[in-house]
Amino acid sequence: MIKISELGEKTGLSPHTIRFYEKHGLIEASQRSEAGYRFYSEADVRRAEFVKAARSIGFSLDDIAQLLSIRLDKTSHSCQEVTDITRHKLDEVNERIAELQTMQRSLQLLLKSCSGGPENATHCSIMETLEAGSSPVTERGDES
Amino acid sequence: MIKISELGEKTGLSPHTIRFYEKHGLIEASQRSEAGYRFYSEADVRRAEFVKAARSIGFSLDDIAQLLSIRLDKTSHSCQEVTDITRHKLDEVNERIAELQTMQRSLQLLLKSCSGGPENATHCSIMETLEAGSSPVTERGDES
DNA sequence: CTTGACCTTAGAGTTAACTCTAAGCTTATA
DNA sequence: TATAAGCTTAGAGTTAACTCTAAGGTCAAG
Repeated sequence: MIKISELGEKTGLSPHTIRFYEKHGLIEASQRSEAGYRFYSEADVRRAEFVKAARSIGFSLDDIAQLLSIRLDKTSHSCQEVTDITRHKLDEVNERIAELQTMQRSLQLLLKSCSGGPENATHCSIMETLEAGSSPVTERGDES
Repeated sequence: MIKISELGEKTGLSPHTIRFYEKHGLIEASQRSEAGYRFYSEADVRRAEFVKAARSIGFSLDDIAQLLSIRLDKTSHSCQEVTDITRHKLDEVNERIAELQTMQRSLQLLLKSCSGGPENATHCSIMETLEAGSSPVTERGDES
């Protein structure tokens, strides 16, 4: 049985974060000392490591709560439930990447159009594009 | 001179958002009626459109505040200041894309490894990977 | 027995960009 | 003149995942 700071060292989570996860139902200490100190078993450590691994892949705490409930009783959950959660997360990630790539293209076009030199900004083409009220990417070309 | 809802229609911003931007110094009504109603001039509209354009490219409100102060006196700011802001934003976007692509690869690997079928999750390879406490991407291969 | 490191709790603060609410005033229309 | 639509303000709520604070209890070492 180890204390919260040791669990923190093993998992790379801070004691604060561990307590925060506990409040959200992700991690629990299987024992408490008389004084109320949390004590974690090997199984608790594995659960915490699971949470950490899922978190660092990008799953939300809600996703992880679902994965943990599957983990607790694998025989009554299907592989498909797990892939559904994973695929849903991948969809979110793909969508966000697409948004960011639109920004990326806009920003690259802005930079390409502008000298970036020390002359004053009176004729700065970035400013001009923004003044025109149009994004450099969505300006034109939305129709095939 | 137009009222806030009309400015909203012209720019695609809600009146709420326009007031919010005002509180943050981005937009101002050049006049108020006796009753305190905001009235916007053509120049105000152009400024609001500038904000909207910058926002939809992905600039933060802080970035936009900087761009607006350049816009107000272009002769005392250089092109380079504008490109610096833009490049900095592009760096952020690139960094975020890279993070998301790492998640994307992890999630794709998880999905590839798993049947996703209706059988129970006892031997689900996604669960196994997470149990192992390692991300499928950073597992190995960080050293050339 | 004191010092210092560590633990406890409840609850507040952080970040960004909105978004909404409440309570009341104004204005245009029927 | 009544009604509805729209405007005002200050301020609270939303989201996610922490992160920190305050005030105090515990424990091992010297």
